[in-house]
Amino acid sequence: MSIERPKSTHWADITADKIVRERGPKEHYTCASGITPSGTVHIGNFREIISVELVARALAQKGENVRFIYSWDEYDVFRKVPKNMPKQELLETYLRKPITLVPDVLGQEESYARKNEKDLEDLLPLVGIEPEYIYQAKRYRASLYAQGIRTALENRDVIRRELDAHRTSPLADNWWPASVFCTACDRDTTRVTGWDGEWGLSYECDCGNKETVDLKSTPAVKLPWRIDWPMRWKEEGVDFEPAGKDHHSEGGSFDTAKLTGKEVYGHEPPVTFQYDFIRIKGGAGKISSSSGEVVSLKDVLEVYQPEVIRYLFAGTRPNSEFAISFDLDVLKVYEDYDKCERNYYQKPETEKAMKKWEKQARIYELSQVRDVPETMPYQIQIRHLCNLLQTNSGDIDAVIDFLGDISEDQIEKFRNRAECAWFWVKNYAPEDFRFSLREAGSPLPEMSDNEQAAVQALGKLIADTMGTMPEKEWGNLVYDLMAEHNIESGDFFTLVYKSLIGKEKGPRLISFLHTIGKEKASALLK
RNA sequence: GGGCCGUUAGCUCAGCUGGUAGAGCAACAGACUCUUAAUCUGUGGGUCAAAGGUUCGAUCCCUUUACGGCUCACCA
Repeated sequence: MSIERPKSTHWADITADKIVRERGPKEHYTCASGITPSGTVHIGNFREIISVELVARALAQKGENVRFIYSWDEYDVFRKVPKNMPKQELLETYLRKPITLVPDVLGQEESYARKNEKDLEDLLPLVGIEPEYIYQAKRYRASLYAQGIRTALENRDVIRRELDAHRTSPLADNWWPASVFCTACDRDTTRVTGWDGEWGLSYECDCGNKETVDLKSTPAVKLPWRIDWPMRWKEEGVDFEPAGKDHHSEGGSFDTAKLTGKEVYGHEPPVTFQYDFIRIKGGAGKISSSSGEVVSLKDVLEVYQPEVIRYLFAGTRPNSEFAISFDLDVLKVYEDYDKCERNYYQKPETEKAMKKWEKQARIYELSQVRDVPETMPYQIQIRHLCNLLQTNSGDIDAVIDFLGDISEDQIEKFRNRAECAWFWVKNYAPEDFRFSLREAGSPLPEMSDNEQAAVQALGKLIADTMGTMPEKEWGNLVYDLMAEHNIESGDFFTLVYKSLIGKEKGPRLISFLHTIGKEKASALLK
């Protein structure tokens, strides 16, 4: 008989349970996420998206209906030109306008905002994330939020009190809970000058423009963030939305939005949690924050398989900080993932082991882009793979042929891993780690006659016997050979490495020779 | 000033809806005629920051303290 699987204590499941408990039974639960595409969407922003996806998935797996929405807040002001963007001077001329009206400096998309959005939207399905996108600029500009804005205006004093509770200096007497993008110059350099108590809002702009707009038809009016947020909670019926630590302080935006949501919009604040920032480790040069470069999901996908990326996020509690590494830790991350994977396919037999198994198993399940594979994917030690790739100059098909035992349904993932490994070797691996086989025909290192004889003898030994016996046993023959030629092992290894890869050191020789393969290895040692 | 988070083996951390602590690396010992942070086996190592409280029982819950980090009080 099998041991029963204990109830999951994974944070995504705990949160899902909490949502059902606090929001009560519902036909469906709305999980929301969103950011302002004011620049390249970086991997820190990604934490929010994937956190919501994991909770949404946990809810769905409990049998609930889930609506997973993702808001692009591209009606926010373009406040600052990010350092990593081209055409800085051109972009500067669009400051204070909504980012949806800033052009894409690369000329690919309809706007700067759209370009940033699309860069992410195109990649999210690869990591199993497919939310329903909501484009806030479109909604605002179509006056879909007219009533929400009017409600804010009607509750001007309530909102003022809520906000003032945490401000150092109170809001000015002429403050209004709305901001306006001037219809003449598109900038938010405006002041609201009056409201007619219904749909008419008057403003004046630094550019000299003065007018009264109709909330029901104008694209110009927007709610400030702290009011915009609860208004949209109500609008979408949001049940769950996490936020970064910057929002989750007392007096922070979640705090005031909670109040406004309740008192002004009549919406109970959603279940939430705070997620921490993520750091970047390694990545010589390319990813230094001082250069203004940011690490995006694209950069991470070049080095990590989608399920490994998910593993990083699913395996870490949202409220703790962690680093995404591009240095040697990449290898460790892959090894950890593989271990988690092996664990999954090896069901435990005791209750105690089951408890431990469950924890890892749940992480494994949530790490999968889609369903858990029925049979365990092909496992290959990442270091070994790196070496194989290097001996084959990155030719993945050659590696697949060499291994020979990858089944048809395993090949796609293997290929992806190989691409990541090769990219990592080329771009991030330390110099010591890298090598390429010496070109056949290029000169051998200088050596004495005896040394040369020894190296050639090794070449012959490889051609004759390598692969016909266990690696270890065959290794002994190599040591015998050194003894015969009276050469110190250290010296001999150096010579062989020089002959093979033109370096003094390399991967452990015996297995390395097997990795290179009989033919190539013997050819290089002639 | 307020809030949040952290403080667990030398290091990096896991373990937390309570049942007298785990991993990896490092160290040490043994094996291996060998080398990338990359062989195998084994061993040692922690008053779970401190003090109180709740409990049959606390690393885990509550209170206080110390130290560290982040964040809000401008905008989003």
